[in-house]
Amino acid sequence: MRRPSRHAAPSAPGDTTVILQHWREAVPHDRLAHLVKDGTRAFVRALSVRLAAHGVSFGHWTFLRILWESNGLTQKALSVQAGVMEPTTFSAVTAMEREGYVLRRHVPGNRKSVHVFLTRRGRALKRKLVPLAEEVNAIGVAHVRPTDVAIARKVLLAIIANLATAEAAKPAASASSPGPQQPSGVNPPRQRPRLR
Amino acid sequence: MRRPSRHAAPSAPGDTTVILQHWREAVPHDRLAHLVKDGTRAFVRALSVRLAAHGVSFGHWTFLRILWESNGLTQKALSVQAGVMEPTTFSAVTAMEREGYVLRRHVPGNRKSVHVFLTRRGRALKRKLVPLAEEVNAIGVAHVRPTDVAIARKVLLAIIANLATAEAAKPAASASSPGPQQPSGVNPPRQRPRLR
DNA sequence: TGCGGATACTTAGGTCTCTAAGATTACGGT
DNA sequence: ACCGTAATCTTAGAGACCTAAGTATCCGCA
Repeated sequence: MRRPSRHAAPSAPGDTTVILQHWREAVPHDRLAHLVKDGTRAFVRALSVRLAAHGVSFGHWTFLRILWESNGLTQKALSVQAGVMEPTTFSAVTAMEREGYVLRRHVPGNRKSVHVFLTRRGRALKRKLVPLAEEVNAIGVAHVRPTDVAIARKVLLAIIANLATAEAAKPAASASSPGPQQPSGVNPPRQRPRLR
Repeated sequence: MRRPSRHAAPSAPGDTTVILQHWREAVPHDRLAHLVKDGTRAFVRALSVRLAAHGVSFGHWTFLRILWESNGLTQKALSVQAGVMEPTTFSAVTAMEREGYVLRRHVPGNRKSVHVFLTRRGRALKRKLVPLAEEVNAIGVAHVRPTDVAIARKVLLAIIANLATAEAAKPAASASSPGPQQPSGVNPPRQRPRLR
């Protein structure tokens, strides 16, 4: 369900190239957020087209990946693992159930929690889909020194931690003292799922 | 139109902390994509709450920021700058027009292109909003060595370039040879807006 | 034992983004 | 001058998130 080839547009004076250029130069401070965002888009897009070839949407991939590791989680646990809110998980699971990838079940002693189990079909996808993700990651970091990737990872982690801590500290403050941002791990960190 | 503070939940056995822990450890290769995605979420979330305090949605911020630099762009040009597709720009501009931040106008010689101009109100937001973005960026990279941030930036750029190039080359291929990924700048790079 | 707060799932509605496809307008070549 | 292709804006519909607000269930404590 994808067929990008349409008008070939002999115009395009170097679309991607030009914009890349723009990034390398006119990108002083700040902007980092946009760069990260575009990185996400690039990853998501690349994986999406590959998953689509197998009839899987990107949204489902996120949950399937978790279930392959820990089948039978509750929806709540799934949400936490995926770093999304319950309603997101709910609709994703509903859709995946409709497509026959998972099954909702209650365990005997508990009528509240809903556990999500992979079907044979859902389990079978792993073998086909995981390589796609690995390919995308490989393409992404091609020709980049592993040391640099490691640093980038560290920086991203720091960003996430810094922002999470700040959010936990002051739900909505303004300027002035940025203050030390060490992940104190003491403040009640809002019950948001956040990252994974 | 935002009010996060609700139940304080004294439970939370270290939500964020635990998950952060998870990231530092069980994150071998791959996963980078998820890390980037979570970084985006952190940034977007942090900025969103701050913008909301001024009645601006995150989606509008993206376009306002561009218009502050180059007022009067066409919707198409805006789309390219923002790195989104035309329909996205269209609805954002429509919404912003409704809120009195911008005005749609035709220039005399051209009845096709629609130019977007800031109103006084739209222009005035700059002074209030830009500091918020700077604050978020500052919080994000707090206690991170500038050298490392620079490297992270470089890596993200490489990822974006790599994936864009790969996408341009083979709209939908599968495994086998990853091949050299130098941004050749020769292939017709699909007419997708892509990054900014 | 029974009640009240916490927990987990749902429902409803909204934002941002995308693809596909329709309607206009611009423009280049014969 | 005209015609067809390309460019631009719009419309329509879908997916992945989110917050707010139910509803149902669990569980600790008096």
